[in-house]
Amino acid sequence: MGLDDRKLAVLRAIVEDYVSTQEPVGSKALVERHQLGVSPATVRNDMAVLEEEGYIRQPHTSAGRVPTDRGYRLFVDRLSRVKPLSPAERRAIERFLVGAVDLDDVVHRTVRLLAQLTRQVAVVQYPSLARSSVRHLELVPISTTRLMLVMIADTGRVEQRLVELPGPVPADTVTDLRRLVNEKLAGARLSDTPPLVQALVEEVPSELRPAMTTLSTVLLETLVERHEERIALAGTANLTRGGLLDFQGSLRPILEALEEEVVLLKLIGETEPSTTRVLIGDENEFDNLRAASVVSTGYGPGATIVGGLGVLGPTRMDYPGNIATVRAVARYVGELLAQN
Amino acid sequence: MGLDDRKLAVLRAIVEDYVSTQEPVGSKALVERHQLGVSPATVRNDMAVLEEEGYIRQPHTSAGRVPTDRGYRLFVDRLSRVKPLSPAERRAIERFLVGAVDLDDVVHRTVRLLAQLTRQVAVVQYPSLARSSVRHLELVPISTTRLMLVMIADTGRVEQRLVELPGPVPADTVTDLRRLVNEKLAGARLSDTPPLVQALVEEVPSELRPAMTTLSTVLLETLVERHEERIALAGTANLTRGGLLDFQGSLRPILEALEEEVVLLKLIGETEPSTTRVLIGDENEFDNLRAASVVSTGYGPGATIVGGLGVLGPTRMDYPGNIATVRAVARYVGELLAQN
DNA sequence: ACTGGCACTCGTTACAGTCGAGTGCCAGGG
DNA sequence: CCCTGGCACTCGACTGTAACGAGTGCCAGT
Repeated sequence: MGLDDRKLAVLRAIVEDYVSTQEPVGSKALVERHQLGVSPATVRNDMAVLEEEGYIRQPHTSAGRVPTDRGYRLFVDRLSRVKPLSPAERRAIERFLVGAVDLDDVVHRTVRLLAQLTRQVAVVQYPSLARSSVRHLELVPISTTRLMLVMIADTGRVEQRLVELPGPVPADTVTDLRRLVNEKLAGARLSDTPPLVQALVEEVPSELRPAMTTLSTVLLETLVERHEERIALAGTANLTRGGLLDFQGSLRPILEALEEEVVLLKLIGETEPSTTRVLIGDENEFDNLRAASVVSTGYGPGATIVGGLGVLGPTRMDYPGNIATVRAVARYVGELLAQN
Repeated sequence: MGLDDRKLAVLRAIVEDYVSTQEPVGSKALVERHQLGVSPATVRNDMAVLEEEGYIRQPHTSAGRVPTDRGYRLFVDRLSRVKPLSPAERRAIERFLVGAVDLDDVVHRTVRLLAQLTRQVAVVQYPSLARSSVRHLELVPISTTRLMLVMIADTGRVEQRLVELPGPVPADTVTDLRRLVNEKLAGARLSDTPPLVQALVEEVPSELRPAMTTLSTVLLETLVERHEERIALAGTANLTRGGLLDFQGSLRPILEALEEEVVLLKLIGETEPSTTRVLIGDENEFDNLRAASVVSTGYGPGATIVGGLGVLGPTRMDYPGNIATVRAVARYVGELLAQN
């Protein structure tokens, strides 16, 4: 693939122009708007090569060129520098996030902030329970045969579940149960709890056995199995920017995908290394999202990652800008979490 | 206004045809599809009257007629009977709602169910804190100067807040605080708590005074002031049904409105009498939603109302069907809540 | 009071023609 | 060998015209 510097410069120029104008860009307009130092004819030759290599394409004969997914990929990997944030943006981030009173608040503010700054759809995953530790388990008697189990994680997440006991349980038994589960489970990572819960049932004095057995089922469900992941979403109205040109005229598949938590989690949650991830067009695994790109990264207090956040938009998006914003917001949120 | 029975029948036929075909309906098609017993010419005369009275209109000179908001209003008020649900729908409702393990689960299942059954956007308000009572307040020590306040309401809602204490507080002080706040507040309606919290600060022994003062601030915030209302949303992808004909081609204003909790609350929350409410077109107060209709009702265990739920869609919607579904779902959810 | 008939309106569709942006190719020059 | 100016070509966008037809309003007749 003989892509010399000028051809790369042409590709970069095409991407930048197309992203900002949303219209196929021709050779003449290109030399006018960028200092390429060559004539349109030369640019045309370069374009022909770029097209042959699959980086750009023509919507129809006699129109300008448009980047392909592959072209965006090359642009993101080799042709763009991360834009520094403007002071105004930094200020917006700080202003938005101070004053958050609890985790729910942090997540909601973050997702709105992201949507506003990037003008895309924003997605924020709540701190994953799988990556959290148990801070405290509380048992609140609701009636003699019902308990409310409240689990508080070190990340600030709070989950609750109703426990239907097999028979009436006196108050001091509840106290015993509370003490036992906390002794055993407090401080443990949620992913490590199943054997501990098992041990709990076996070690417990026989008079507590039935209640503890029931409790353990709910504990396992709450700690491990159940909808352990939560997601916040904002900015869906941004999908309608750019008229109906993006997403080839139908928002339907996009909106459908955004309603599936599983999909969103796969998009922003699988961020193993702490680096920013960019999925362009059909690089993601969902047919519904073939026309969309996702920029995501992990966040967490300090170096540990407890969840993911990101934005979703048309493949024709401002990658450098969005990458910068996503990273900056993730860092701020991490700092915020570290304070608690 | 001389609207005799036949004219009303014509209006009903127009609404029904337009809702199902989504195309302006003409006099000839009307007499073919309905047994009106008169000729097209007669129907045309009736139509002219209906148009003069503002119940229908012509998109352009030589097209069929389309109901106006006023026409839908008359249809809903006087020309339609609530459709009984099909057995399949009843089964779907039951199947969907059994197995819900906690309030979050109930709300999520409900909103998805509503979206699926009506094929519209569904909105469910969490049980309003203003209409709930305190079941239990829990204080969990996080560190010597930090507490997690967990409030459990009788409706199943659980709210938590972090409390930053003015100074270190020993464990048994926390126990005292917990006992005091529960003695005073447990069982009280949330709307009645402010004076009780005030009294609490005044009556408390002086050594607990500083901690209790801080705690009371957070209590008031949690119980009364803060984002006390929550909303679940589903089915936004249904907005794209009917191509771009509904909502005159732009989903933007609708999506924007749906992102504002305040807007949604006004739409489905203000359901003072327990009857079903229908807002057609510009009957609602939001410019963004002039092209939309909302069917909503209250729900709650037994006769009390603790929250609202409903659906939002194009003015061209199946009112009788949606009204029936919304009512039925509200009733089932009420029963479910009553069991807890 | 209803109906059949008729002229009229006007949006939709089809078709032809023009325009112009943009291309590919080629021959010539550094 | 690479670049450039020139040129023929393509094809979508736009415009104007014409035919079509669904639907209407009106009127005279029963």
